[in-house]
Amino acid sequence: MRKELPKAYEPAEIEQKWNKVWLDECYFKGKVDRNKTPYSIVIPPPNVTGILTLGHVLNNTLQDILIRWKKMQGFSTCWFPGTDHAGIATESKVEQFLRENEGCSRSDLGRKTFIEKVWEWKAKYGGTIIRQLKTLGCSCDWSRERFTLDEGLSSAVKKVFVELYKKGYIYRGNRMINWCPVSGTALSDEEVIYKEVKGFFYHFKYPLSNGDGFLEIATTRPETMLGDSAVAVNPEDERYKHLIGKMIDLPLTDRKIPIIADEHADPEFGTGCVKITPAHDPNDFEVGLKHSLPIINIMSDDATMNEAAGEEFVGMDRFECREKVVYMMKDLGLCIKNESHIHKVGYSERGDVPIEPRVSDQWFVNMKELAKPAIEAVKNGEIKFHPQRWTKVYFNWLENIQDWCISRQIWWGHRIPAWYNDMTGEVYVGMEEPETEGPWRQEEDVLDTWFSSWLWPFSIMGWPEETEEQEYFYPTDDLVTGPDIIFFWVARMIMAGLEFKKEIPFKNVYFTSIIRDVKGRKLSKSLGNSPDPLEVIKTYGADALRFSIIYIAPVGLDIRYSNEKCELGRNFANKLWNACRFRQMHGGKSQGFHDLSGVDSDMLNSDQKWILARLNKTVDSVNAHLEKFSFHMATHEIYDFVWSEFCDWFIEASKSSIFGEEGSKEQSLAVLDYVLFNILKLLHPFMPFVTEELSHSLGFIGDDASLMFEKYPGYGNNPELNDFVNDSVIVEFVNAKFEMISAGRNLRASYKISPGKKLSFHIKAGDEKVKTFLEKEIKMMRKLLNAGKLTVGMESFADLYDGPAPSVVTDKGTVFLSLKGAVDVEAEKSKLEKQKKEIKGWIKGSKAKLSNEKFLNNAPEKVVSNARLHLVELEKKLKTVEEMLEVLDVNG
RNA sequence: GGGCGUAUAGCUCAGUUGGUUAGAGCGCUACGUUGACAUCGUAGAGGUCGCAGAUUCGAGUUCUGCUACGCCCA
Repeated sequence: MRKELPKAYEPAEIEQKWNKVWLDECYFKGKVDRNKTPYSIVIPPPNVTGILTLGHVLNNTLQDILIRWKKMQGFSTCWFPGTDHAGIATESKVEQFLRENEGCSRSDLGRKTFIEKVWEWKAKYGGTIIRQLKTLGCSCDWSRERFTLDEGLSSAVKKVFVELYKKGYIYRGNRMINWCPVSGTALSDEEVIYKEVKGFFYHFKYPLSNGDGFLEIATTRPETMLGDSAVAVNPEDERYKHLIGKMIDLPLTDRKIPIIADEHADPEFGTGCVKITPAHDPNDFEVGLKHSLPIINIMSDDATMNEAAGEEFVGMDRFECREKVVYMMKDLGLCIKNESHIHKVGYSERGDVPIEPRVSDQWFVNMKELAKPAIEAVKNGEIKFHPQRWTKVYFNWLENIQDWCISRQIWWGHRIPAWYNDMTGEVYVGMEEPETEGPWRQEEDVLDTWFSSWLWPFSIMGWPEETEEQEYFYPTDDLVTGPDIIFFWVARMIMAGLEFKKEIPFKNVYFTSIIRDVKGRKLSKSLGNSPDPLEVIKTYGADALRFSIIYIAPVGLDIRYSNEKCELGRNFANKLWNACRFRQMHGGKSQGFHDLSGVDSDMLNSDQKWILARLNKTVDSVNAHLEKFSFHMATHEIYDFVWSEFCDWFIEASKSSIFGEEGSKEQSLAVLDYVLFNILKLLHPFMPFVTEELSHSLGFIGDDASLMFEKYPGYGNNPELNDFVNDSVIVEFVNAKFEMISAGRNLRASYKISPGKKLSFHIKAGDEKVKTFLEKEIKMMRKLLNAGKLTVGMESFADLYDGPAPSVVTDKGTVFLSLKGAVDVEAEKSKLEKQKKEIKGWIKGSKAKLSNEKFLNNAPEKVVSNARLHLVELEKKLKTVEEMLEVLDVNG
């Protein structure tokens, strides 16, 4: 026999121990096995600079559950891990590091040296998040870990770029893009975050050149007026029709600009006149193109004003310039008013400053054709979203898709495989530098990180090479990710899969909840409300964190998280631990722990039949929930079964046989072992560490094996259960018995009798069948009621004994507590009166319903007959209560 | 402005295709260390299901409108 388990579960050492074993033994290795069905998942690659957040915990725990569950079901599983190079984020992080530690900037070092520094940095710090995922217990095939800048993945990126260029989908153009002045690069539309900010709506006078007065325009960005090329009015706007074609003297400049007619001017909004700044506003840019207006770029890369803004503004920051413009306009008497105004401003996701719309030369992907099959794949159900409602968001984006700006003015990333010949003006795009006569100059820009991530599901498997893995594991099965990257990543992966592999990349997408703090705020570093999962793991254990976060995750809603909520998981692990500890105290494992072999189904007592039936139900329901990605419900099922049924009732009920007071101890332990082992298997995907430890401690699993290779309960994996769970009445009767025990305890408590005192109970059975059943249960009931005496019969208490006896009426019988001389008659009477009133109320409602012709005619037969039965029950209960009141009157 | 989601116990949430008396965890109250577990046990209190209508024999559940909050897109 093994060493006795400690009293409380201490996860730290145990988790470390099993992690080492699992990794050393390469238990997570995904294998191409033609005899098995494949099941695969690719990890959403975390940023290589990242550290583990609760979002990662949730996301990766869910994937781990799926992988471990499928593995135990007999699939050949593979979870492909890796990280992405996170272009802008990593570059700025390393720049900051260099500034602080080596006192140099990236331009000091030059491109080549800087990139070397980033690789050095990556080698040193880049493995953090992967290590942390291992701590969480993630069963990724770590031998397949990939990085988006790996050689293979880079050649995939190049190949895709070249192919799309040849197809005419990729082009270089001078267009309006979102410029991040902090990172000094273009961004895609998706990287712009709109925030509501308080600002002002400035109303300015723009004087007409002919001296006939002013036009009033309103703007939230006065500084851009220095780049205005026109003022637009709506062609239908009667107020301004006569002014179309006239000129304006643009204040603060020496330019004259025209008044043009364009639908873009909304007569209802502001004054109906709108200034047009084609170089600094996407809408104005469109208007400018339409009317061939000059594009006057008044800002530099870093969003300071340039020469075009005018001498006195050169070098000023855009916000500084705004103040100066307003001040000067006031001075000129051209400022009418400024209203405070709440409006949405686009911010750079990385730089967290307002983006500056800007016209520049960039590379774009025309997404129109790529989007079509991606829409179709979700529409026809080839790919399913969970929850399904996200498909609307998906369709909406794809149906209105814009060109994707993929070039970035940074160094860390896949350098665009395009070369310019400055002599001839030629552009060459290809896998390698052109061999023809140069000089060729490679494009300086790199690609958006997502331009490599969108290939992840197949580049990670070796594409563009042909590999065994791709053939076997592609398409993957499920993708688990956050809805915040539905456009960035999910939609683009679907497009890429269909375009380059001619096959969807995954069959199901499960969108996780977003984690918030207890007050409902988003977790963020700046708010300081972002718990460190590693600290949580240290305090509560990885199992506890995993279990808790899924247990509290509502379906399709945000999670309100706090560290204390992990107590739930920790307590649950401890509960399970102690159930096993109890078991371990009573000898070695039973022969039938695996399949109940050696146990005769006819010999089982009612509680044993009951727990096996309950187990069977739980097993079915857990599997069904997992099929539907209903993780939260699956954890609730297991939790309730283990705690409320197995521990609270079954273990307690089996004590009389285990302590040798009645029945067969061996049989009791065999059933206990069987259920326990099934619990451990059932729970393993959710809490891998404690279940692995316990199944070894109890001897269910050998030293050189792992619980993860056992068959998951359910789906015909437990044929033995069929012989034991065919007694449908037994569950009902055992439930009724437990209800009576609760009723008896309730009586004890309400009369404030200490739990230690032995009492006498009598149960009046509802009918002969119940009586026959209960007579066999007397011993165990006495134990759970701590009763000295317990009798069962068809007679009421007063027919057999003297003295007052308070009672509780349950569905299948009435429980009496004998209280000679100690009962508070008045209290008991008022309690019964209250109950009587309640029952009468229900009877009244029930009768009303049953005398309603329409109900009888319209309701289904079964509902009507149930209602009748229910009325009979109620009347029976009422009669019992009335009888007891009578008895009290006599005795009182 | 368009779309999506949510509103049930003090808090966080369940509640199947409408059908007995709306559930759980946490918290709270009382009692209790009886031979796995105080990270525990036993029992208890606590809800006009956001508001107003409609459909129906019957609505927490379906429909319409409204209010509040959250998210996405423009």
